Amino acid sequence: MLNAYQIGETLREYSYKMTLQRKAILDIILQNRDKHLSAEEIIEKAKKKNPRIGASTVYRTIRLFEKIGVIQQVFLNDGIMRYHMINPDEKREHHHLICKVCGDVMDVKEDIFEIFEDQIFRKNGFTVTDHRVKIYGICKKCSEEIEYV
Amino acid sequence: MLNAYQIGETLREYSYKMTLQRKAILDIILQNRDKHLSAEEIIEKAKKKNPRIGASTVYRTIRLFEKIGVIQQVFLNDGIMRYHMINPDEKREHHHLICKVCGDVMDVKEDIFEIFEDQIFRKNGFTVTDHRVKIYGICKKCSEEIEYV
DNA sequence: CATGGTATGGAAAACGAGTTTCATTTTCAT
DNA sequence: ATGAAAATGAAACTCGTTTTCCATACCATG
Ligand SMILES: [Mn+2]
Ligand SMILES: [Mn+2]
Ligand SMILES: [Zn+2]
Ligand SMILES: [Zn+2]
Repeated sequence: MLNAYQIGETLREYSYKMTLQRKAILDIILQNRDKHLSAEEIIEKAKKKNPRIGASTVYRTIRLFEKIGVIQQVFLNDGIMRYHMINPDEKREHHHLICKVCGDVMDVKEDIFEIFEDQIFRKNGFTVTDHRVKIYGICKKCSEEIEYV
Repeated sequence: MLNAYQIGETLREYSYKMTLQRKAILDIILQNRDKHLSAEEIIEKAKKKNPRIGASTVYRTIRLFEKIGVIQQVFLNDGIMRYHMINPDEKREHHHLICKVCGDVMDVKEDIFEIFEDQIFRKNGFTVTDHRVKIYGICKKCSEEIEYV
């Protein structure tokens, strides 16, 4: 997974400047590697670090980090675009477990669905290059709390 | 799969009226069972049948048909909400093959991913209730055309 | 140091899909 | 036919996101 230094290098390669605002947003993204933040959530956290940061700068920086491959959009179908860091080590998209109780979103690192790709090809003549899975249900924590009640 | 008569009955059950506008929109949906139309595409086709139909009526009717279980949202991650008819015979959501060349969207009727649900539970303690799969690649027709060239 | 050109950032305006409002029209049970 | 309730279309409004505009910061030169 990329660290702050490597991302700074990437910016420099593209001859973008590492401004205070970009640094603040980058820190927020790094400190929330396991989360799937929305632009609004990033703006809120950024304003805490530096109240003089503008929403447009945050949106622009999100676009910029997308372009240089630091973050990626995740569609969780709640009408809001969310983002997670890209791990250059992952060859394939990872998938998501979405808790219907607390709304928490977890990553599924192992690709347990890969073996089905040639089954899809045999049945449909469709050559699979990629797939995304969203799995809905109840997370461990929430099912323990339900048991408890 | 529901037919026009059954949907008319359902409307009556809920004491909604079958107006000319609703009939026009229903016909469009029935004539495009295998497609995944957006609101805008429905508006365009509806205006061809009756130029005096308003966009807000189409949006309202889409909401209505969702509520009475005629259609359902499909998220194809193109930022636009799309809809497909609900087949009351399917117990589970079906999945989608999305061609990266022509953009065509096909249904995968068989649920080949079901057997993985308890594997997810064992690994993550996450109780799966539902899952959606989007499979990207190249459809049969497009790969034949590519071969040909 | 100036000088000028380019990149950046913030405020505000614009955008676009979708929703709501409201005055008017249509429907349908009586 | 009548009137209450439901439905309609145009326009206004949301709300997340993008673009525009302009002042300021940065940076390589003379
Ligand atoms: Mn993720
Ligand atoms: Mn479908
Ligand atoms: Zn939970
Ligand atoms: Zn194709």
